[in-house]
Amino acid sequence: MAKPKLDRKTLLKNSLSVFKSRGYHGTSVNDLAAASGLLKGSIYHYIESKESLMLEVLNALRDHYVTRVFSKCNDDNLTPYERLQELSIRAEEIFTFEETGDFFVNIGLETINSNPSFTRVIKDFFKDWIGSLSDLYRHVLDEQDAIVQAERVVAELEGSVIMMKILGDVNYLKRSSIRILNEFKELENNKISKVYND
Amino acid sequence: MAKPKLDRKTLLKNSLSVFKSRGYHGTSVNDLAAASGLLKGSIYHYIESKESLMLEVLNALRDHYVTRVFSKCNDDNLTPYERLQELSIRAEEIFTFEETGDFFVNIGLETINSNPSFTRVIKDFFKDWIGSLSDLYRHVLDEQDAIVQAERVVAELEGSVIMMKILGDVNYLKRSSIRILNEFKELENNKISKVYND
DNA sequence: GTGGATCTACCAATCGTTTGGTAAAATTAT
DNA sequence: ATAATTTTACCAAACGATTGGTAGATCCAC
Repeated sequence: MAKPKLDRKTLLKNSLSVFKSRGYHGTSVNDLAAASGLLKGSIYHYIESKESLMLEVLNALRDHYVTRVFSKCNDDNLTPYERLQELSIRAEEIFTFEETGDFFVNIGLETINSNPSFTRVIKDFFKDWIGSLSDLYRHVLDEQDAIVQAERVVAELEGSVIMMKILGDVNYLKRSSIRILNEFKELENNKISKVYND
Repeated sequence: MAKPKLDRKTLLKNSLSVFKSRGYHGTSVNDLAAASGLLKGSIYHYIESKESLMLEVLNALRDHYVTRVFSKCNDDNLTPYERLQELSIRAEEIFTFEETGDFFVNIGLETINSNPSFTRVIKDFFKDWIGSLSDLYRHVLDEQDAIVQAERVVAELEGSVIMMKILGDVNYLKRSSIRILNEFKELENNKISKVYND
């Protein structure tokens, strides 16, 4: 008989999908097991606890973003603007199709007062994101301003995604992306004109 | 004998405080009762269900914002800029001290797939907010742009509050407020110069 | 037949909710 | 004013359902 063994990656993917739509407290171990075609008791063959599973999901997702998305910020084959463009395209996919971009915010807000171990990973995720972005903005701003700008951009994107989700309007994110890209171009031009004036 | 009757307003206030720190699914009826000095069963003397209580809390909070905060947008005793300033001051109090500003987002995200009745109130709250703000921006922008701008401002503020909460950095909101106020001033100046150029 | 994978059956705890009952307060009748 | 009655406010206990988690039996591939 066919034995489609359940590998870790699939387990985490299935679990993410459930956590995403039901939140942490709203998800039962039964739900998690069913998502991987198991009965409740069986999933404990793979995991130690519901909490440790969520932690692993969060860490895997963070790792995915760092290596697959944020790393674009340091791709030397592209100009800074092109990197931001790449990031923007990936972000739109992530937020609108995969819908994992707001996962950190959802879980972060839901468990901030009850589960500090989650909060730690989530904090690090946002620090990664802001760090990568501020590297980019260093090309057009000084260090301090670059950080502030990166923080602002992350806040605006997250805010847009949330409003998009709650109000059901898909245009929020698109408009934010365009604005952020235009702003970067403007900063680039300002810098060039400043150089010429010096 | 003393009889400190529990009035509705106090009940809702106590319940809000619990829901705020534990979320909807994370809050038990026991928690809610205890917050008002009752045992679990006794709270059903006042409420029909946990769900109806949350709904009442959401509606009361929305009403509070509409009448006490958003109404500033139409205060004819103030200039448009002063109204935005008033709003900004109130918003900062609300988000940093009362911490009720992100309540709608928290509950909205947590229950969007499980409780449409909550989502309806939360949607209306944001529509109220955006509506009031776009009235203000109508002074310096045409109708369509005013709405887009209002949506953007709400998204940016919400994003800032969330980042503030997760990263524990209180400067986010302050910087956003300043930026939004400056931007309004700029829009005002642009409009004036445009009038002069016509 | 050995070992991993999965099921069934179960645990104690907690969930939201209902119940039966009680003491005090408010209302009504005298 | 007082007694009888009803209403209010609450408690302790228990409801059935569900929670996260465990243990032993069973299945299946090698």
